[in-house]
Amino acid sequence: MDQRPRLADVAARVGVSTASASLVLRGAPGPSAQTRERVLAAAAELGYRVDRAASLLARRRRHQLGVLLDVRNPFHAELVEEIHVEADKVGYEVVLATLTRDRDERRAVETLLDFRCEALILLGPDSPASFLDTLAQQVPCVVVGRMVRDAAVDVVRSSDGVGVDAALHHLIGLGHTRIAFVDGGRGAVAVDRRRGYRRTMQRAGLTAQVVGGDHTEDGGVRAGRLLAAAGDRPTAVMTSNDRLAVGVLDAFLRAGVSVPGDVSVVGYDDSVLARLAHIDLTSVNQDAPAQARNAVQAAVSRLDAGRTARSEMVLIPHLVVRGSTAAPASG
Amino acid sequence: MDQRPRLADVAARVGVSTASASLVLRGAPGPSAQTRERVLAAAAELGYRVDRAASLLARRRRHQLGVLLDVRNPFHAELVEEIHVEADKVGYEVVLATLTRDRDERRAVETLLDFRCEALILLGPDSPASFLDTLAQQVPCVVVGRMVRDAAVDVVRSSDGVGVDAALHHLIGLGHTRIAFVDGGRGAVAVDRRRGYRRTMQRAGLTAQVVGGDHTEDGGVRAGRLLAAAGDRPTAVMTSNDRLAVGVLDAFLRAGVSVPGDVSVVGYDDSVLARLAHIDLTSVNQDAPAQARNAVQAAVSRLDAGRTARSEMVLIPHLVVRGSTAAPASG
DNA sequence: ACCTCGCTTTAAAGCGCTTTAAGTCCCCTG
DNA sequence: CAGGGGACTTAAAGCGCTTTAAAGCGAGGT
Repeated sequence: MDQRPRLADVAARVGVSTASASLVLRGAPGPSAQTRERVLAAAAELGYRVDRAASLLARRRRHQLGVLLDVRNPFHAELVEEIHVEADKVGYEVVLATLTRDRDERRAVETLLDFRCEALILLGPDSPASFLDTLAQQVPCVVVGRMVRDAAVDVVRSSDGVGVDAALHHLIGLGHTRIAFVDGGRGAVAVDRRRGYRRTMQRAGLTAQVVGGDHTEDGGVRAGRLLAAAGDRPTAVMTSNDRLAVGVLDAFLRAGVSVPGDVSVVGYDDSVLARLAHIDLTSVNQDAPAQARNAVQAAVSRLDAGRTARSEMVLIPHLVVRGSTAAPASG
Repeated sequence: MDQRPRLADVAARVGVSTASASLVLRGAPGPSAQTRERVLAAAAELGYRVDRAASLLARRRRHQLGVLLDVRNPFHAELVEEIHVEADKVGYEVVLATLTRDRDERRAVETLLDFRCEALILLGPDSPASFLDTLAQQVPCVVVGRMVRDAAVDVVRSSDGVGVDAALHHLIGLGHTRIAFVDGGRGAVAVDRRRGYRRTMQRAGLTAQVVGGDHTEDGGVRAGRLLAAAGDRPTAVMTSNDRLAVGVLDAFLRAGVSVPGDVSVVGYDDSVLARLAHIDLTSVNQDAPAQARNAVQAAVSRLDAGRTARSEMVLIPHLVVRGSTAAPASG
């Protein structure tokens, strides 16, 4: 297995300098059409590919965006996909770093910094604001999907208040008045959604009923059992996320509570789960593609347009109505 | 935002050469305890971190393993996690490249090659053997989870035949004789499992009954409906993967078929799904950690131990018995 | 014939780090 | 006290590419 060809090999084969070859291969202006053609041909023949490490080193700018994600999170998967696409468009590469059992956020971020990423996009980070703030001193950071106060990071998220509100108004519009909420626990996101639920219910003059939960299927199953057995069962249930909703649906099914016949159920996230035919869950869509695009834009506007002011972008989510909601049984 | 400190800055602050500083920072032998201490202190003060691109370039060896994955696949997530851990142990870094809407396997692999990864680990690649073979000429490749004939790649996978066999013998041991199989479609993996089912059934002197499917929940739901409505319903169902099993369970639940009371169900993969309390599915575990470790070992043994012979490692899966299987109702 | 002016091409200087061969010291032998 | 070692340290040569300043080179102008 001989060494991979170097730029010098391509240049030598054509009989030009490496400078010219480099120019051609990057599509930079300068070289004549003839030179261009011959260099390209030689590169193709040799199967030449530029060495990324060397290229990055020589370039003043790195044109790399670091993305911190949890590879086990399906929502992150969607985001990564769009980030890739968008970064491509604006001429940036993407470097991925995932959390693992013994690589926490700090460590993963360090990997990204070692690659000298010019900016970081952090998907739903759990780190405290203080850490994010310190990090932001070193490199532009964009936090996606989480509210962050008191840190110099840019934020792209969607408004949980609006999302919950839309879902509740859908239910209220169908005629529901006894609408329970299955909670998502202590995380920043869960708190926001619960607060939104309480506010909308109060404004609508309805009584709030919050059932404990934790953003997992099992939490939903527990809440579902509780609700199914309750004396004056609510006619509709809104959950803090889709996984909870799936658990609730499962518990209802086993308890013989029909959905949406006896009870309507609404989820949050419009995840792949919600779209499955046999789940067919009405849910709030956060528009992952838009969040991803905006995150990349935020990073790039700092890097290329010299923006320095902090930016917070709050997207408006929308409700996707499916088969798990209907008007309450009359009487 | 001033430039990040360079090795030269650290060295200058201590008053030693960059050579010494470099040695210290990599823990290489040579520098005295005193030098070591002072360099480390200076590096800490300056918040110095080595530039990966520069380091890679200067090093003869890159010590990087490229991993091709699909970020949407939960099984890949598990593998990536373990690969990271194992690579760490043997002194390799991991570079991730994921498939996205418009980045196919070929393109993702090119990214990895641009990073000059010394070896590639491909998680369940769909590319034809010819492509894998060509690729393997350029760089050591390890394919995980898929059988590959006629390509110079190393393979790490688990034996589907043994897995299916174990699951069926568990059912037969419980007293089942009418055991249906929900198929996974045309992929290499699905074919293997179906074949295993047919063989074991035949050897056991039982009649095979294969229901079409496609490795998705929806496929499982369709198969489940069919089975629930069948005249002489089987007393047990084995599925080609967990997602199918989940669909089957759902359909059974809706049709009033109790599991494991009326029918036992077995899945394949022992995914996170199977472990959920309300699903509690008996399933075949493929030991992802072991596959990951072996994949890394295979790569490293080529790189560091000079192995050149092709290697194929077939792991023995084991059955995890949970609540979805029981003896058939007597009579 | 001499200049100036574009268009191309290129020599050479890095990018930030690793590595190797060549020192430098200092202490110990003989 | 010369010579030999051992323990450290460092100058310098890259790694493979980008980039910049300057050199070439015809063509057109005077």
